[in-house]
Amino acid sequence: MPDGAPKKPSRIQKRNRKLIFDAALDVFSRYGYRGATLDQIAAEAGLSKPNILYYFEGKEDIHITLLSQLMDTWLDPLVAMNPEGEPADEILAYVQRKLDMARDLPRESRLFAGEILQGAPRMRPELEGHLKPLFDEKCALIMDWITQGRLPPLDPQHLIFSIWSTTQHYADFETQVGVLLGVDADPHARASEHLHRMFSSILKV
Amino acid sequence: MPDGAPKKPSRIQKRNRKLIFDAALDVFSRYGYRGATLDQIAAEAGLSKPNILYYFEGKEDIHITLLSQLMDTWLDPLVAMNPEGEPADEILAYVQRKLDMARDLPRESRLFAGEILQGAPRMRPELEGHLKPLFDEKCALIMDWITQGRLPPLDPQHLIFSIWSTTQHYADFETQVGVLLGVDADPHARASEHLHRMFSSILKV
DNA sequence: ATAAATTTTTACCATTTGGTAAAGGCACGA
DNA sequence: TCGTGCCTTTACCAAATGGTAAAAATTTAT
Repeated sequence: MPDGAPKKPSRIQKRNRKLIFDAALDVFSRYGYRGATLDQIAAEAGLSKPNILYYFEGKEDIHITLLSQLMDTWLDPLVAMNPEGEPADEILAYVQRKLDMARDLPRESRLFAGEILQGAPRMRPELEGHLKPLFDEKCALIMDWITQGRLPPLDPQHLIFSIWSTTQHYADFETQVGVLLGVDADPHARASEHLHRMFSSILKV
Repeated sequence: MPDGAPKKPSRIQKRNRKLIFDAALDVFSRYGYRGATLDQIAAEAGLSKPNILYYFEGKEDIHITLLSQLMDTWLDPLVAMNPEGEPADEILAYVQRKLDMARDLPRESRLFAGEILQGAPRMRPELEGHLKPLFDEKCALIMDWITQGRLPPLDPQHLIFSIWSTTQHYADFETQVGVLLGVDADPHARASEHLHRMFSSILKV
């Protein structure tokens, strides 16, 4: 049998790896890489610690694998920005998708935020390899739209940064938003309105 | 002598507490609360670990005290928003001050970001007590300006969130910005331009 | 100068934590 | 049903880490 043969995972393996991923997402996003413990992850997953280590090589392996797995999902909304569509509509739709994502996947958002905040010690290759090419591609697309006169002159790179930061803010800084608006209030609708208004206004000539 | 008498600190105490704060800011902002160790802080400060614990009750004490100390500096730019000024100018000047702050005090920005990201387990009282009243006051001010017809109708709360998120992004996600723009490139000038254009456009009727 | 107070060091300790060895339990194909 | 390989548990361990006791050194006030 060839060396790199991955051997299809058994049903138990699939189930347990999923349990571990779920638990790890929970714990890592709440306490950060260093703040999370294997015991916590094991407890959350309903498995013993040595059993966790039967499925992964160690704490770092779980973290890196988790980040890689989620990367695609995370970038989906940007991938979906359609070169064939109407520029302003495409960008506004992207804003909305990102905002929805912050609401629906706050743990993922905080997981990435924590990793970047500390200098991406485990995710930098992923950033270079996956994020950067996509970013460059979409910046070029926006630049094209500008050149064609279909968007006002603006800075594609910093526009994207603004979209990321404003939308992810609602996940990453949820605690602060909660304190300032009241924990009960669901900010999503008003945030959506505000961001739509704001990004509409720079996208119009 | 009365119980709470604070006894003016000696010159050695002042020097060493400052050394410790500087070191702690460095280490906490880089590795997060849990990821930072007293040994690291001690090494960075050039003191021994037990000596650190002579000046502070423990790790948590350093962290909390540090956060409280920096809170005022952190809120200064918002405090400086002047009710007597021209609304749009005041808000745009606030954006600029926040952006400058992200450039000049990135460690402070990341320190706060890390704390909020993990649910503000040690800073919540500070948020309720200091941030919230100021936030409410400035939201009311912006609301007044809108009522007076000096600003277009917009959501003061989410406007402020957008200002915070877009500016702090350059400190908190510096690593990502570095990967995407190139580590050499100083994004400050273009960020300033972009944000000025963006916030100008929603502040005009 | 000298006693009192403050500051610093040395030598520890208990707990937590990531990780391992190896035996035991279990499922599944022959 | 029996044995082979996959899965799980038990019992550990070494290093890291927050913290302490108490002696030694240094500064300060008289």
